[in-house]
Amino acid sequence: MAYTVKKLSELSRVTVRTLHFYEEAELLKPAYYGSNGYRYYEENELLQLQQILFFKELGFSLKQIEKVLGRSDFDQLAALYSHRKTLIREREKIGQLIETIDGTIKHLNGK
Amino acid sequence: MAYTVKKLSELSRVTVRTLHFYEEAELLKPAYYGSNGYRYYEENELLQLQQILFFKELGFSLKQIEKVLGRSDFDQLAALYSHRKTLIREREKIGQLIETIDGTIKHLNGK
DNA sequence: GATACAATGACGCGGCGTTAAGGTAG
DNA sequence: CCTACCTTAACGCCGCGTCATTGTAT
Repeated sequence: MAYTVKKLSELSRVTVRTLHFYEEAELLKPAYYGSNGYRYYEENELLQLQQILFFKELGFSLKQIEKVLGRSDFDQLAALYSHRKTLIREREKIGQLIETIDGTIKHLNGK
Repeated sequence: MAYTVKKLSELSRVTVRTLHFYEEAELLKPAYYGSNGYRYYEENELLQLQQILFFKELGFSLKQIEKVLGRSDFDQLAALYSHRKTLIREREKIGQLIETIDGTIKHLNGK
């Protein structure tokens, strides 16, 4: 069962444009092309797309995703650990920003 | 005492390109232009630039900064409160991502 | 023939970095 | 004359959204 772009976009809740873009970014290519030039995707591609979207939701860049796709569980684990560290740092930074804001608010209120 | 772009960029630790860009973005214009076309900034502009950089560090977009610049303390306070909320939400979201990652890590390790 | 779908192409956003090509200051 | 500075112009990055134009399926 082959999916057209529209079908796949509905199944995965991304836009057709995104599928085009992922193809051009070498992230996800159709299973084959029809004689009319139409893209057709199959089960494999759907699964791969879901992996892509999973990593994307975690905040991985498309370039990073390209690197981990199809890698071993071990490699993916390493990437997840590394990304976890990044997220922790981001969270800490946001915390500091909030503190700075709180300080500024106090300051402005004191005037 | 007028500052050239280079001088101002050194004082404020931004690049010359950034100053050009801020001018074109209507965020910070030179005090005046020399007959040679050179930009010259004065104390006022340095202060304004520092305000810009302060808000930028907090994560405000340039568009938002444009809106709050030169506003009353009251308006700036409101913007700060609002931005604080945004940051809190971002921090919470990152927390969730970390939890998702932890779950995935456990899952992969269980295999 | 209408309608929904397909394709490619290209500009736009944010916030600049990074050449490039040329004028000016000292 | 050298060097460090100045200018404007324009493309590049990221992840698509958003037309626009044209072809195909039913």
